[in-house]
Amino acid sequence: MADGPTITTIAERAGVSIASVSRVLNGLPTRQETVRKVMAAADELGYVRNAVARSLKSRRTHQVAFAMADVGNPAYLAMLREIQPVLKAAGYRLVLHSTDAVAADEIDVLHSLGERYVDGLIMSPLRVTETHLRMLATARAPVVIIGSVPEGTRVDNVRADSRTGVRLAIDHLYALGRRRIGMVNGPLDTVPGAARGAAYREALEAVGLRYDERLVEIGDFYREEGRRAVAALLRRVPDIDALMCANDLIALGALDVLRAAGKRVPQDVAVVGMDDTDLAAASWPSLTSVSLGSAERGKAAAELLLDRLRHGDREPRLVTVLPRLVVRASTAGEASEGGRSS
Amino acid sequence: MADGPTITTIAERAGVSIASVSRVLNGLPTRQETVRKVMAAADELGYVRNAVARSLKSRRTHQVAFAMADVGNPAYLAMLREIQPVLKAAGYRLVLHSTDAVAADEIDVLHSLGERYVDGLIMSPLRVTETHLRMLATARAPVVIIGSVPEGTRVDNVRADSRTGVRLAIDHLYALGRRRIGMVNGPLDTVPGAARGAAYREALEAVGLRYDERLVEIGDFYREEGRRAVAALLRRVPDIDALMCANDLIALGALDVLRAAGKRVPQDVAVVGMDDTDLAAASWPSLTSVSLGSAERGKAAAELLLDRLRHGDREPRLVTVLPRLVVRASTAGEASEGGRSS
DNA sequence: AAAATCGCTGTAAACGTTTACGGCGTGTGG
DNA sequence: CCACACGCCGTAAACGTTTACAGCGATTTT
Repeated sequence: MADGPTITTIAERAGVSIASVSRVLNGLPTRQETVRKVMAAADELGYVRNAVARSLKSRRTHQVAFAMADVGNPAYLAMLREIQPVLKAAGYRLVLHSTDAVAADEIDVLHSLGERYVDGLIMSPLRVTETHLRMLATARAPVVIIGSVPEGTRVDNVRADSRTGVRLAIDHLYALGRRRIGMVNGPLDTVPGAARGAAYREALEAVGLRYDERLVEIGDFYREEGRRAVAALLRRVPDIDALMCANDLIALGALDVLRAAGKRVPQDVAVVGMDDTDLAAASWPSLTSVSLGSAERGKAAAELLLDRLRHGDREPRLVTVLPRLVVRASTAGEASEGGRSS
Repeated sequence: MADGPTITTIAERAGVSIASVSRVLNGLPTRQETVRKVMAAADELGYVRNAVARSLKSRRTHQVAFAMADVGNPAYLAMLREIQPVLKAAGYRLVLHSTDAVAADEIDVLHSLGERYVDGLIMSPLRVTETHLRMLATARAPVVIIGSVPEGTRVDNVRADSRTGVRLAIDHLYALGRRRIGMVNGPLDTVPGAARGAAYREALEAVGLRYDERLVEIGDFYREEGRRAVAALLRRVPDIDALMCANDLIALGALDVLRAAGKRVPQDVAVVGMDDTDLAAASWPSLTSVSLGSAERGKAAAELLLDRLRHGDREPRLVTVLPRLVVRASTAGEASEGGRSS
């Protein structure tokens, strides 16, 4: 862990100036003989460029940050999985932030862009406040937002279309003959919560069902909260016949509670999740889920950011990813007894 | 995105020297009046410290890297989930590398430590080659290895005890009356592959079963490979009655194939996975799995590294995390018909 | 043969901090 | 009234690079 060699060390050993060393290391035109001497010295010394000094001078860190709302949420992990290789291929390192869905942490991350430890940021905020927008406008590095921002915000933006997604799910449930379709949502003051709630109401009306607030329960985007919410819903409306869950974790919680209550899925209650995470394919019964294209959104965001890093001045772009309904056993499956899983 | 203010800008505006600005910003003893002026100027200008320049001078980046073998593998994600908050709490940023399980990439990461863009590294290598060990010995920053390294390697090390883990699983299967217990393993030249393979053989002998190589199939640690391997195994030994899978993804693949082949789980074939990922609890049927304590290992590794960053010179430490068998439906569950999941 | 061109190299400044050192003004003790 | 200590502050060097610029010898042009 001793101090490593610097270009000065190399310069001395090779008997040239540090400028020549730098030129050789950067492949700038240099006499063969000099190249040889420098390379030899660098090899012998096991030289490695100091990234910090380099960044200071070049004003580029070759690092990009990804601020995810929750390291535990598979939807964000799906984004991460796509973002990582795209950045790696372009020679960027990935700095990972978890904001734990608290707005103050998101603001912190935006603020810290001023420290210039990254060249850009991909952020997926749960809420977009006034402060977010103000900081975005003055951010010291390019930002790509995954999620919806107000019309006219000058920022690269990747969106899911959860309205259409919910619509697909409700149409599907309606087509299966379900008429008492409940919704288990996350907090309404989050971007996805608000969007999915409104879309649910719209979609019901589109198929001619009345919106009934007794069929709606608000919790949070976690399995445990899903359990709580569904239990409450079941107490209130025992003959509910379908559940639209605002994400897969909530849906897994729903499956737990339904199973415990002796309800068969999908015969008694059909369940639809959202995000189509790995869990959906693996669950018991496997979960019909609305894919909002997490992977595609991650990839698109990474590509938008890279493009912006190359051509700094183009107009902000909006990419919208289309949803897809992935039908599995929890709505269209065959017999599955209610039972215990563990 | 204009150029931000520097301490020079502040110094001019406050009418003091850059040294005073620096002192104020670092909370070193300074006259009240000066503090006031500097703070005021900094506020008005919206000054944020430049992390790169700071790092260059202080030789600390406040960044730590985590090199995971595979961003898609839930076992590593579980580590990530624990590592992230520990580092964040200590004021470190997390740089994430995915080495995609290729040794050359792991070496690259170790090499890049010389660039000094991080203060330390947590790495979970699949294979530990001679080159790994050589680079570890001369690494320019502290490294914590998650996984086994040869006796005597001078490095902080966190291990799972997969031998005992496999032993727990085999004992469980034996106690359930299974006698033709197969194993689906990953590549034998990986650390976990080798360890689990050897442990399987040992555990069989410990309960008095003969080791039969026809019951062993080597694939890779992915679901698709698990399918392939189990299909092969089933062709070779149609009356196999239990499967020890080297990780949960392989086990999920096993469930797919068994279901398609009309075998009931666990009545005809009991299945045990390894790593106890989220998928195990969600799968259909839910999966008995050996927890190797991914979360605990991640946490321990992060703490070891932080400790090493504070007291650079202590002896290398070894932390071993104990395995736990989590019994679920795939070995001890009730009736579940073979069926389709998608 | 002098001037202009060219290829290569070294000197030095710059990136934005932190920090050792010395200087200056004030107050205290002799 | 001088010596000294002390609290603050400014100057300058340093961290390890990149790069503008000028210098120099060799070659080409006039």
